[in-house]
Amino acid sequence: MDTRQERKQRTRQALLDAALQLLEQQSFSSISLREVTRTAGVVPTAFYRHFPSMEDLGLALIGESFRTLRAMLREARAESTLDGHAIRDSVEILVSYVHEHRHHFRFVARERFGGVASLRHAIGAEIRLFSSDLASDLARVPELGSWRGEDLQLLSGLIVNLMVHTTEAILETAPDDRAAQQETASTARRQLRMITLGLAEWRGAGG
Amino acid sequence: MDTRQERKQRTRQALLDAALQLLEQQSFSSISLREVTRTAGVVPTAFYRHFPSMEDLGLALIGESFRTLRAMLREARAESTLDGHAIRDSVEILVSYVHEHRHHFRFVARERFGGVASLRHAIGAEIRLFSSDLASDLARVPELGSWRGEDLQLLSGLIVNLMVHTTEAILETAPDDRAAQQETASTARRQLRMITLGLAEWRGAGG
DNA sequence: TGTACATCAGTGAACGCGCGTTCACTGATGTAC
DNA sequence: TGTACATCAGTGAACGCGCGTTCACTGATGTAC
Repeated sequence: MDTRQERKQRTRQALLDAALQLLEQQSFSSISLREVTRTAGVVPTAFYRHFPSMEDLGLALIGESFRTLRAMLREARAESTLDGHAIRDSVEILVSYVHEHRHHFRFVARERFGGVASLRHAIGAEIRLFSSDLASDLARVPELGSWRGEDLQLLSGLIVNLMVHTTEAILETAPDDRAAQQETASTARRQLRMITLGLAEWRGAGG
Repeated sequence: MDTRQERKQRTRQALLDAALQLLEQQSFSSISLREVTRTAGVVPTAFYRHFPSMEDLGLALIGESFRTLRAMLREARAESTLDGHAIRDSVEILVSYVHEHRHHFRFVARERFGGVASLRHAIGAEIRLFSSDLASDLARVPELGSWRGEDLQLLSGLIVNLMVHTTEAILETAPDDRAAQQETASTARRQLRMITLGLAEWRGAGG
């Protein structure tokens, strides 16, 4: 037995999923409302029972995507030291999340600097939050205990930056090309190590 | 006195400039051939005298944009040591190029992971070339003289990555907000310093 | 220099198509008694 | 449990619009003699 509400929720989700599927190949600004409803299996006008416009659907997708990203950060948090193992584990968690939630990651990567201002700004705000969350996690790493908040922000910015770049590299690589995927992960690990190597030398801001 | 060829060249450039102007607000896949010709001040069908399709115009824009980027690298090459001054100078060159060639930089940033596969791939190839060029420049820095090519590639990857991110940050900031622009440049300098601090410790690949 | 012809950048009308949005509707689900 | 009415998710026809592309054209520039 389905309530009316449950059915409605299911159609709403079908619209979101249809859009994510279409976004695999195109950017948000070039998919049409009609394409989305066609893919979801409803008539175009049904769209308006769920979202006032495509832009609102896009914002809902951003919400969904960052729920995925926060789940990833929560999982990574379990390993919060910056020794060699934590690097290996963190990169592994990133790689597995990108593979399992390919659509969400691709959408965010593509629209982060894409053609729709409201999505760009919403994603920028979420990434800043994400980076701040990471900075507070870093504050709990013994080696970084004495760092100023400002410097932790710089470091988490670098790490998020590398994370985004690695995500994009994973998405550009054919999913069945195991060797290339390994290579991407290995590059990410070594670059992360390059960044963390100098941290002991860091003595604050400068100019 | 204009030759026919010169006039044609000027119309072609008007089409490229019109597209770049429209790309300030939208992504490539959502601007139309008719918008471009309207902005350039010619009739839609005139487009085909210059490009077989919008996609070809896009590829021409990538060529134009990377000519700008290579000019920037050439200018930065004059200062090729990794001491504090080189960092300050390099960031300054980047900032001034992004301001002077805002349209080119925005186009590349937006389409790097945008919705048009051929543009994405062309930009990816150009960025890899760019990164390799930077790696050979780095090889001439005394402190890095003994590094393996592979490691130089990792480092130049990190630097290009930071450069791209900084470019995007500059473009997201209102051009007349001097304080915010300074802040962006300062963040870039400090992050670059963070990366370069550990280099003396680096002892090759690992996993 | 003058003439006759070729080239070709840009024009303007026309086409069929997919789009977003409106509107009145249908019929299953939910609610009040 | 049964009946009468309200709600509302999804339907289907219709609209005006901008799109990419075709085609035959115009008239200025270029070339051959």
